[in-house]
Amino acid sequence: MPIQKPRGTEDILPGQSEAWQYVEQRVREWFTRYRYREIRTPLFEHTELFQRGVGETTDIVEKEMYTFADRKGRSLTLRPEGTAGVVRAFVEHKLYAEPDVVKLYYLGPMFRYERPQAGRQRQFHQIGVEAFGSLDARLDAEVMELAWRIFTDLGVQNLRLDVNSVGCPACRPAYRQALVDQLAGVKDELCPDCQSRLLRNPLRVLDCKQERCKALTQDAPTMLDHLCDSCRTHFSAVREALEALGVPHTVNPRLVRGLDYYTQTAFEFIVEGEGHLAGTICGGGRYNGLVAELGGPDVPGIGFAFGVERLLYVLAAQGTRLPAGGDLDCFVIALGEAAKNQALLLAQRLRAAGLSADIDYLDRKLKAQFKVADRYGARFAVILGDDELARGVVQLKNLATGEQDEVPLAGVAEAVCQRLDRREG
RNA sequence: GCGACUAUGGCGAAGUGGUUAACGCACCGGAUUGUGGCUCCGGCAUUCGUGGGUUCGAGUCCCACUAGUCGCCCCA
Repeated sequence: MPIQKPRGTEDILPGQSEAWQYVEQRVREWFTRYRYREIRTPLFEHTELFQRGVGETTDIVEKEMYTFADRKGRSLTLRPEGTAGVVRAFVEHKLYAEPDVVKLYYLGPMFRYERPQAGRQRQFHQIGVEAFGSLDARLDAEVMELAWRIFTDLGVQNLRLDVNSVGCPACRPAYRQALVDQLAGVKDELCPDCQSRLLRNPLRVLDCKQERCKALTQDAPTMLDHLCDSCRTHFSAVREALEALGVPHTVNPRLVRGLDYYTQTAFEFIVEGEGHLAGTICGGGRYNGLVAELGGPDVPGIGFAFGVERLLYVLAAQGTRLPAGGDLDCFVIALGEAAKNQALLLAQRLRAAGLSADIDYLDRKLKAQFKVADRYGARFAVILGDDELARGVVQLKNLATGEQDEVPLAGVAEAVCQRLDRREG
């Protein structure tokens, strides 16, 4: 048995990689327009960073981290998410030194030790942004608008934006207690999962999909009713700014995010639909205490991250066509030794002129070379046989229209460029 | 981490204990001289995820492992 890829990993093969490149190129363009700049942080960090940054009691830290000891016995962990590393770098390099809002984006692989399923791998890819240094609700709204812009640009259908406020250290504890008190009365009627949630993370009970639990929590208090003044003011300002930006959204008081560091604004982009078509593709929110928690000054932050696999999955399921690549400008068909030598040189010149070109290396017959040209999606076939070689010309055939004419060997690149209405270069 | 199902050539897929493992697609070659399609002909798995067991005999039964899929937990 040959060695196989590790469980939960994926090879992104030609045909698929083009879609990835397309998505990456589009998001980079949008990020740049909003003045986000790329940051590339290590794929592994000290384990402690995630324990402190993501939260000791989160599932990620408790059971999903790829943790290992290096040769000197240091505990390192493959990053399970992007924010902690970015915040660490932000603090370590004192990017807060300038009195500016710092806008950063990242993209790359993340690692979580989980049972693989559709849309869930052990190595997966996230693209995200983090904006540091402002409490302005307009920034919250702009961050969401940016994500909205990207998803609509890429053609995601049936997209919904849910927003909520999860409060802050000033108001959340009291709410949390109120919720626990309320639910204590019906504890025995909740599903087993919710009974354990009640102890670990009571807010999550509100997010249960069980009908019974939904009913029992129907009139449970919501965070929104318990926000302190500053959180309430902030939340309404966020909604106003979203309205002003024309971003459709739904206030979902039951929206809870899994990571500990969120304060105030929390949001999710959800694709509505049946079965696998549905689900959260992007989550984000504000984390005003995280920078300080990780040893930096008291600088607020807000960001989002989305999974590339899930995004591509949704787009594919919705029938959105993304580039699959494989196009070729010219395929040089050569017959005979001398012509094959010349074909190699001709391909070199075509490429130098900015065209993509390939030749046959398998000594195929003329007919077979034509078939190959078709399979490669070549726009032009350049035919070079003994006769052409002797006369210093080639047959240039447009494979889409079938038109064929003779052009001088020296002018092939120019002729192709002209026909493609493309500048030589 | 728990539960269920699945695993045959590059892909899809028959085969449900008995000698040489259907078929379709793709691919390669040919149907007399240098033009892509179609048609026709030919080729293409000493082998059925891996290892072990039962049996006179296993792709077909059993066990383990690995991997995939689905559900749960959680999440991207």
